[in-house]
Amino acid sequence: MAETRYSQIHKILKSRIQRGAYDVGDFLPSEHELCHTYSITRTTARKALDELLKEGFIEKQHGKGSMVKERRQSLGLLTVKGFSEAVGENIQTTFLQKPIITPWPAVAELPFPPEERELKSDCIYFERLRGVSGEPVMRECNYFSAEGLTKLLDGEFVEGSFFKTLSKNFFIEITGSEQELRALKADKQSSELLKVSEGAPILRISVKFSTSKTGLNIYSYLYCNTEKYPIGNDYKH
Amino acid sequence: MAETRYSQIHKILKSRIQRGAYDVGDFLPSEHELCHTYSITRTTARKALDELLKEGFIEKQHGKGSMVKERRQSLGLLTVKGFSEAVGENIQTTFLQKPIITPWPAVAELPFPPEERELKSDCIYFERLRGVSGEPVMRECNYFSAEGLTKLLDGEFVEGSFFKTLSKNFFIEITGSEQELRALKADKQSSELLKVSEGAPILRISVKFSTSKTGLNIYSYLYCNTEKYPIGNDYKH
DNA sequence: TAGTGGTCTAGACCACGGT
DNA sequence: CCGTGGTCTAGACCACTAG
Repeated sequence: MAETRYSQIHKILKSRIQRGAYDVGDFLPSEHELCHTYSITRTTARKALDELLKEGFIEKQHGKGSMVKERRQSLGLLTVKGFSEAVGENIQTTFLQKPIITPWPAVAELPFPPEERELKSDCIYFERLRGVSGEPVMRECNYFSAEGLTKLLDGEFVEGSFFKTLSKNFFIEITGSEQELRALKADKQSSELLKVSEGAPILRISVKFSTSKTGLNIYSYLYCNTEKYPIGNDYKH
Repeated sequence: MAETRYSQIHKILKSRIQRGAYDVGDFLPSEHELCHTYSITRTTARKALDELLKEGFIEKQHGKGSMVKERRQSLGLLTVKGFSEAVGENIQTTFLQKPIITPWPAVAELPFPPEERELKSDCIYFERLRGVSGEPVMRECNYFSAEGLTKLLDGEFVEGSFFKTLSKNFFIEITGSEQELRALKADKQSSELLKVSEGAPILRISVKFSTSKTGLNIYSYLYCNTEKYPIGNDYKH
């Protein structure tokens, strides 16, 4: 089962982008250039680029070229409105718990049941509080298997982003997500952290992110105060 | 600005599917067949089919052909868990308000501000209550411009589905959606309908569906009791 | 005007599914 | 075995962007 030519080219270009060989805004080699570099035809080159396009690594511009763009972080994901708009402006993220190794919590305490394979390693846990304009709006609890990821315990996150860190330092991409939404009454802990009264309605998003690394899923609870900042999501065909 | 050949073929096939010329499970003409029917090459035929694939009208099977499949109803949309699994089993849908023509409500009462053009016609409104196993779980309020859609006031919905009705009777497809989530305390009306205590946390999903008909968007509020049935959403790369 | 991506032709060979 | 979709070649012309 030979790998197809276009997926070889696709992998080459993708890993270059991930390694930072191109900055955001840079242009990839033109289609014609790819053709003669790799001795392929434009059909094949375009197919490879199409894959990158679908994955959100590039953006094509007629007459100009294929531009590397900011990797979309949320794949059909829900994001706090204002987090995207006000990016880098009024957003604060603070660690309530820096990444630590712990035994896995009971399955009932997790957003989704982990797979057996994941339970063989210990669990890495971290917790963050995200705020807009000084007001806390989201508490985020993350669980995942420590296998091969213990380096995460030391360093800082790339640009403050967990997903960017996975991509740039470990070459792991998010490949999908499964979510579950519930409206809950705030318990004591969440009400204190999100500064709402106990019993106030909050939104809990349970997420299971699947990744390109087999045996690695990220399990997260997101507790959101949606009073001022609702959670938003766009979908275009 | 001539239309591309592949998008012509794409339109032809799409309208045939929508008109019901093929049943779900039927196969479209093979790629080679399309080639000689329309005097095109396989590149062009495949491009047309690729569009149908992206839109979810067909499913390709290596060695067999392109099969017409059940049109996916929710585009990146959130659906009640159990609505998909238990489809046709324990689901009940009842009209609280059959489609009627009304003046547009105040903008503040709508999920998203309508466009000016839409306000020129009256508004069609309908409201449904959806339940699982006899328990109400979701109240759904829908608003949209009546322009060209007054026939909706008479007939039944195709298979009980509003979107299927739009597609089969009006050839209108949903092309995207914008959503906003909030956790709210149930007001009197919703608490009675969803059979929860007043003040209980409920999830409100505000949606704006864009469609293939210019000047038509569907605005909806979904009030969900997530106690037993959370709202779920999968996303695969 | 030169270079880019978008569309399209006219073939070819392969892998898969069913007879 | 034959017909299907998946991949790929080697070209061509067009529309868009920018110097």
